[in-house]
Amino acid sequence: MPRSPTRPPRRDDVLTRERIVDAAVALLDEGGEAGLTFRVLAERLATGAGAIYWHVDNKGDLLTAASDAVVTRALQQGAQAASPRDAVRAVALALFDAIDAHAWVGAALIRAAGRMPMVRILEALGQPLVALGVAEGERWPAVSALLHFILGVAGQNAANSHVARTHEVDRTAFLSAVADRWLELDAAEFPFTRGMAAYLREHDDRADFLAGVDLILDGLHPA
Amino acid sequence: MPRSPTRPPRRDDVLTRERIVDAAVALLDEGGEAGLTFRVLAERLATGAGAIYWHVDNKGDLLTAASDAVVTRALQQGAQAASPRDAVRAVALALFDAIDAHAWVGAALIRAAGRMPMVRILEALGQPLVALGVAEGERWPAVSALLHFILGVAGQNAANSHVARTHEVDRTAFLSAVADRWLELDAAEFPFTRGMAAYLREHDDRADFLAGVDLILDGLHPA
DNA sequence: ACCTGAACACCGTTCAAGT
DNA sequence: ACCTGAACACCGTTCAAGT
Repeated sequence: MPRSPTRPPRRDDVLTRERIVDAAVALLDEGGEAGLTFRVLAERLATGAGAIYWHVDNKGDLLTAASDAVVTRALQQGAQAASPRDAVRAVALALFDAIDAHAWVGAALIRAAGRMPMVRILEALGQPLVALGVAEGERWPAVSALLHFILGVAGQNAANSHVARTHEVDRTAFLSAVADRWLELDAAEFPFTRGMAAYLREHDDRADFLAGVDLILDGLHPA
Repeated sequence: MPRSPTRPPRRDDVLTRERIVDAAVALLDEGGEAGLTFRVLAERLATGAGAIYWHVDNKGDLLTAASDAVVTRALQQGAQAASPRDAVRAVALALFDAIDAHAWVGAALIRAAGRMPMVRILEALGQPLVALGVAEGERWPAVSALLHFILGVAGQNAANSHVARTHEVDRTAFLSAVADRWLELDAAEFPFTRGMAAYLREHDDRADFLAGVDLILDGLHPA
């Protein structure tokens, strides 16, 4: 073996796209989108900032790749379901939990329009809808409604948890503060919002989320 | 009059929160969220960057204020409607158009959680829902579904228009390119998405948007 | 082929100093 | 009370130079 015995190229030492993406996910989990920085990412991976650009196009590309990693993992569980309706529910709930655990994913997905992570979600929701018998012309509005509802509500919920966590209060206390602000609104101009304040304080996010999914599914008229 | 005749404090010269917000909206329209910078904002307003901080807390505050200005204007039109259902449709369409004209608003609203612009939308959607007879316990899931659908779809549509505009192709050409990418996907793994590709090329965003709103409204069970 | 790290052209925010 | 503008502590991205 002519190769030098010192510093053999150990597999763990190589900088790969996968290692970069994993480190990016960790950074995003810790500090949100502001926490992902090429400098600290390079430090974590023990390289120079520029090295990362060999494996990744730019920050947007990295963010999309990180989202795709999270979404792929989330969609793997709950793959088998009894009915198409249960399949939609399982996908919705898996995404809800994934976005709750990785608060930055919601916003990142929206910016990743027709890209891979979104296509995966589209597919996971679309297949059961077809099985459910949704007519051809209604499929797009139906997946749209489901997709945006899921990302929107889950994103909002995750944002609430995240803000609460960073302000060192629990979720309930945070929602209570929002409810208090709502109750200070003008009674004539904002009757609905004021009426929702009490509900906001006590509601169960997960249960309401599933109720919303059912509401949309109920709106479909299978052929 | 003891006041010096030169440089009388003309009303138009004063730096007000309103003037700052208007300039911010213009900057955001021109260059998206990256286009809003305290330096160029200060230049536009012929002041120093630090002066803006006297009227505005920080960039997030400014972004929320800019969103609120756009939302308030959008909700003013279409205020009177024949039926509650028409009222919901009018609000939805007004927001769709406003977000299409100001592509940055969608994302900005989502980050403005329980804040003023969101409360305004909540109220504009909630009041007709109550008039529609939606039961107490269903009101929150119902507004949630509507709200997130509207912001999600409108935001997506605006992002598409915006990307198309900056890449100097028209919307149709851009959506066509996305459809082409979808058709390159694996047929066994992504049958639904591939099936939607043709639809994506020819569909009418506004019509589909309204169809989605109707779909959610149909899912409600008035008491 | 892959990595280094200095350099470039920016950011948001603060703050002493002015009027 | 309101504004100025330099200064601080950062950014993402590029690129000559290394191995």
